[in-house]
Amino acid sequence: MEDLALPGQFELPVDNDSQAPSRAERRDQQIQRILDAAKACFIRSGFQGASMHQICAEAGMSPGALYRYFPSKEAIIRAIVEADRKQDAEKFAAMDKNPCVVDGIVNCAMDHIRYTHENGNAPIFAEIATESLRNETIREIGDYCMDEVQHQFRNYVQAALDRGEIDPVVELDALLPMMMAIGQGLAINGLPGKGVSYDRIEKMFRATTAALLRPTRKCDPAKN
Amino acid sequence: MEDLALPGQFELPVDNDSQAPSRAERRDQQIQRILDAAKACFIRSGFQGASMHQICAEAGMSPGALYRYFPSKEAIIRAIVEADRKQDAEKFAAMDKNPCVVDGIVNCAMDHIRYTHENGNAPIFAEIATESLRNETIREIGDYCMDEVQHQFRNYVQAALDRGEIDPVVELDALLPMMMAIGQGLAINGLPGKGVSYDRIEKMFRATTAALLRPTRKCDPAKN
DNA sequence: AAAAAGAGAACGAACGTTCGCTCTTTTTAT
DNA sequence: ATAAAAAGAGCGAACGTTCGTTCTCTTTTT
Repeated sequence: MEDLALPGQFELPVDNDSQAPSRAERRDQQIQRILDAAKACFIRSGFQGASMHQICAEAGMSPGALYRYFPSKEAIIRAIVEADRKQDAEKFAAMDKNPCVVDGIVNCAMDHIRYTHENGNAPIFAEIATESLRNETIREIGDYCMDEVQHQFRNYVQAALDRGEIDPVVELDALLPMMMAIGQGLAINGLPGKGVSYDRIEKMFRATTAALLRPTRKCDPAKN
Repeated sequence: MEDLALPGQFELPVDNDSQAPSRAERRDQQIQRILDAAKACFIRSGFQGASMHQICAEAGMSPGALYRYFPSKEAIIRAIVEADRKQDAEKFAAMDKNPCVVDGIVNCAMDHIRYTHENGNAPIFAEIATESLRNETIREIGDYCMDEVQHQFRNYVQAALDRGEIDPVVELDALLPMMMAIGQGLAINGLPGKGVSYDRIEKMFRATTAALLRPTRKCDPAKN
């Protein structure tokens, strides 16, 4: 008879350097635990396919306990989508540190591709994109955060355009959605999983980006 | 009391030019009717979200009747995926009629994008891509048909390469998955729905394709 | 002692599927 | 040609299961 769950508070690993976690701290930990469990289930079975009982089991928690933290399945999905998109947005925040647009975009995108692939995040990404097409609530959250990324992109590209560094094939209003779409295709498809190496992906992505932005001069002769 | 369904055979619209449809013909019609209904439901709610009762209602058919044609929901999904992918494959069959690789690819892709958008097919496309990441049966069907498209692509591009018409940035083993991924991103994202006109999409897609394939000479001065 | 956290049985609804039945069409026997 | 039999098509109630969620009760923390 192994590991039968007893009532009462679940025992979390003890952090020796600090005292017992406060009420609020513990709450945050539990919320995170639920979100991690839910994410794992959603990756395995999708938003609709994963059941609350499965999420409870994965989190090592009873339904009664879980429902003290989230009022519904929808709320969990919303939280996951929001967290995931926020994380994406942060990934692209460092972009405009790079003085060369093409490099800035390529480096950030490659970081994102690497991260997504190594963490098995592609299914969640795909799930959000698909669910956005039919669930308005999800679409709103997704779009809100996606717009954030697109705005960062836009400002960054617009600045380069103002500086005369690039001569894009079309106006930015058409160009940015195109680049987002390409990025989405790459994220979902998981090229690294199909045996395409990162430096091949980078090479192609750089060529693609350059073709769309058409840089008018080299930024840094040291780079390629 | 309107239109209450009576037992027995459902009345289909009569084709005046011919006699009553044979047993087999009628069966095919009913199967098609179910597939159409299922597709509509799947677009609305996804594979997992759509219920058999909904599909029955959409098809104007009772569960008992429907189950004479398909043994399970999975079987319907399989049939839909197969039909959709087959249709995609056919769309790209005309590609190699075009002597200029870039034109051939761009034209076919644009036809496909137009078709997908105008028929509201993007959600099904996205659903298949997402479901492929976790459902092995779906993945097998999807990959099988996707490989067909990729093979057509590969032969077409390889021929151009042999003729010395292009000088791709990377080997075809890396290039083709990249192009498929880009295509998938475009199909799912539905750029036309975001206000990007077809000729802007074509311009960008042409630039992208050219950047990856790097044609060594113009095919036809009349075009471009 | 009060409040918060958790367990786990239980709820009604909805799921995919099956069943028994009626009606229609086709095949077979006369 | 006609009647009987068989097979096919369809309906809709009902099946057992699982779903998301709630409820009651116990244990732990404040």
